[in-house]
Amino acid sequence: MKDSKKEFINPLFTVDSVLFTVVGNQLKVLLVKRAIEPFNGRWALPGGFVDVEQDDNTDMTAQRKLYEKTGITPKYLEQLKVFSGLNRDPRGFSVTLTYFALVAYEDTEPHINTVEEATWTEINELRNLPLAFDHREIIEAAFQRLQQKALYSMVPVYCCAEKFTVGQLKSVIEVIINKPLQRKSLMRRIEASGMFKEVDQKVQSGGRLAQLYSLKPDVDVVHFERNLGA
Amino acid sequence: MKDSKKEFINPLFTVDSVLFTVVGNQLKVLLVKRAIEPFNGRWALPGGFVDVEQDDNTDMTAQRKLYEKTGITPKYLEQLKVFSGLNRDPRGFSVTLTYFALVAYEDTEPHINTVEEATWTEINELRNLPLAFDHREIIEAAFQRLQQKALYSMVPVYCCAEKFTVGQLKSVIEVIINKPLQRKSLMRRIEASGMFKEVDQKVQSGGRLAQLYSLKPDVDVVHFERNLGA
DNA sequence: GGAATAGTGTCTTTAAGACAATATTTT
DNA sequence: AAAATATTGTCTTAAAGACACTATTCC
Repeated sequence: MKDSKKEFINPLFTVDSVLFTVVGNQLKVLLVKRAIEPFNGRWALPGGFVDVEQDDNTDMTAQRKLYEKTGITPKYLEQLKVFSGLNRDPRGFSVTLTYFALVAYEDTEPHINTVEEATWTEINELRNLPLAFDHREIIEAAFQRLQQKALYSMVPVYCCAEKFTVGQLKSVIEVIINKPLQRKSLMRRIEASGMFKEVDQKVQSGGRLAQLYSLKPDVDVVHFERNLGA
Repeated sequence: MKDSKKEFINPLFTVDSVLFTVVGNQLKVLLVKRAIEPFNGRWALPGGFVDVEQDDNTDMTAQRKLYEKTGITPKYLEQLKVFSGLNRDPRGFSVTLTYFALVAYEDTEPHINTVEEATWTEINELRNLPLAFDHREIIEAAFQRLQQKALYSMVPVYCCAEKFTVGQLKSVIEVIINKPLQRKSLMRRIEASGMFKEVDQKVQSGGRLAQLYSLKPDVDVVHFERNLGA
């Protein structure tokens, strides 16, 4: 074990998050403008270094960075993937742990779009924007994960408001997977998942009043055994 | 952005792998004996620090460490999850990127079990063994991932030899998911996946000769839209 | 009443489960 | 022939898709 003596260069380690939300019929990703080199002035994912004083673990780093840069506390957060290599950062070998997060647009409105350093970007507009590092690739990976999860789980509900209708959730899922969904299939899953309760309240929608639903407290996301829309 | 000036302690970053194989009707995990503090002498997952000189990325770190410690090059390797925190390593805040790997027992036999520092341990025997760090928890997460993947993909084939029969693959999957599997269902998936070709050769098995299959070159693992045995 | 959206009923479709029937090999 | 394992045939089942039908609201 000769290398147990060797002094290794500990690679640069950062945490970055891909925060999605759905607004109308658009899927949006949160970007912040970098204020330091490298890639000063470019759009990038919100993230940064772990602060051992404040963060119990990397999940907290992700949440803290999102909050510091945008005032947002996401409804849903999970690890995506580590990106690493010699060429992704000009300063040398680097490692980024990326997270994939969801939030309801209603929970963010006051903060974003008044700040010049943070903005919601529609997923298809990313093609034209030059991004820092390999952040385009990271967003692509997060998007694919989101699309997959939307087929076999209820995660998209975390892009909905506290109380939501079946129609609203249906619309959110359709924006994410980019194809139409059978309302009936969704209702069956809402029922089968057991994750939701009917709120004693209905809301107007242009036609018949719609039943409102909300998440039961402390439920885990249910995974189904089949994919939708396959 | 006051913290852009602050000097952060870059956390300890390591890479560890959970390498599985199937032998007979047992699922086994590869452990190595630690030769340094902390946890000197305890069983642990094979892993270590990134060597920026040698490793293009963390995947290569995982592979290199597995090879150095056991002579094994796994057939399948994918990122599992990052474990991080203040309390998992007595030296302070640490981050471990873990991988989940599969290999056919046939591809390893010469190396392991002659070396005193590496051993295959049956998954259920882990309960009694004291492991280093939070490695028990890591193995548990890897095991759950493996079980899930066995239900909707063909990954277990990477625990089979180069050429394998339906019966052999069936047995491997049954060991992993720990319940019986319909042979018919597996044959349908072998056909539907398009990942395999029939080898022009049959092999004896106690009864009728069994058709051998092998992976087509450069195929990706196919994911099905339903789970097995649910 | 008409338009619009919500929700239900029910038939079809798809892929897995169950298991019987057939095939091929060794002893 | 009997035992053992491989392979195929085919009926059943579970959950999604399709879509017509009913319900409720606003205008």
